[in-house]
Amino acid sequence: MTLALVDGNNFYVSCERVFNPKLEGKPVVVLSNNDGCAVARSAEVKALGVKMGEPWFKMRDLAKKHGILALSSNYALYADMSNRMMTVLRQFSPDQEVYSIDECFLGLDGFQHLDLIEYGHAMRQRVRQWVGIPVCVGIAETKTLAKLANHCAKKNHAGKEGVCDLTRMTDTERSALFSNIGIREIWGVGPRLTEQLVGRGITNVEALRNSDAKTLRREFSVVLERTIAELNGIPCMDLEEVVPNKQQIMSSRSFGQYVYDLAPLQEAVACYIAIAAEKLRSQGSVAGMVQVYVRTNPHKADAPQYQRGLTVPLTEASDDTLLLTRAALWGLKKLYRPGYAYQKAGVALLNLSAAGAPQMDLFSTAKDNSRVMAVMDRINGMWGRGTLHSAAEGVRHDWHMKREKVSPGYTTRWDQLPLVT
DNA sequence: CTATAACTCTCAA
DNA sequence: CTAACGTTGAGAGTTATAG
Repeated sequence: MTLALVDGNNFYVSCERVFNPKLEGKPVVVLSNNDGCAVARSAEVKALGVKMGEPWFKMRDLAKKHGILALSSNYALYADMSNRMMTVLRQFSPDQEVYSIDECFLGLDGFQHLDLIEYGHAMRQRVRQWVGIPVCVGIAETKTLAKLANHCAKKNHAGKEGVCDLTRMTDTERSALFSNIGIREIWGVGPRLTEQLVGRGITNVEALRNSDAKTLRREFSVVLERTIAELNGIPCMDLEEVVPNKQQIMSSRSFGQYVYDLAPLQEAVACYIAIAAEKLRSQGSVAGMVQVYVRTNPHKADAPQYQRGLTVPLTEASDDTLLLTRAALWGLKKLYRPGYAYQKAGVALLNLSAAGAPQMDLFSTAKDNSRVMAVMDRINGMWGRGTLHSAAEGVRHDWHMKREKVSPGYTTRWDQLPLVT
């Protein structure tokens, strides 16, 4: 197997730069929902030592000193740019797995007659020119190695300029390269595993590649065994071109300010259900259980803490927003305790199955709202989500997340298109 | 006791 | 002046529970 992993460089920042060239060459961060933490950092910001996931308030001083520009995340924009990027990349191979918003695997079996390094450069060049996004390309025999190759391409290891093809290296060259890469860079090795492996003296990729997979499987897990195999060029993961339906659908959000009363919590939960149920219907599923949870701010150690979730089983699986909302609100009422500063609420739709199967409950009293839902989805699809909503969702939404530095919907909203005058 | 369900932990982007 | 810290999803492994 030969495959490429193509990954956008600090993707969200790059998307913003396409439409606002003034951001070019400047330190830029894109913040998570609620303007909380850094989720994308330009090279200039990384150079200043800002870590991934660092809270914005903690870097305020640094930001002021170095003129760091912060933007709220604009997912509508990033999703649209992602689609364009994926479309261009699909021209380079019919076998594409869209792995996340900013990266995809491309199957390259049957392309080996080409100079794959040149091919990788062609990908970079075309995505840059047609979409405006800079990407790096890693090429290797397994997904894990392709990820690693991509890392090398990004870091400019061994003089790579945005493209790294491990298949063209001798084993000696690989060993030298891998000896200089920490295990934390390996796909599937997170902070916990890193700590434990380092404790055993396994610190770099070369060391892990040469360690005994069977022993480590016994001590850790089958996941690590597979990772080791993949590092040695033995594929354990296939290219997955068809995206399977979700097994669970979640929707949760932190509030822009603390919430104390039941009423606003109910509104928020109703909104989250509406979002989740819309996704549920779009993949043609029904949910058998609804989970709802609330929590206070765990970072605020001196405040009274409360965190609880409840799973509400439905007598009959459903995709009806109104029914799912009732179930969630029933659960919320059970959970709610007055006297706490709630920071976040969320819902999950669980036990998903395919819709359209005949309803088996003879004694069902549930009203069939499927046509109402279809109309709602059509209207909201045309005019934007939230155009038509249930009364339970409310209208004021004082609790709504902060999004103070958001850029215009350049590619998705006519009314936000900046006009050249 | 076994088979499942439910829950916890880890990882990823 | 203070307080201000994401979201969504999967899979493996473990524990609780039902029969």
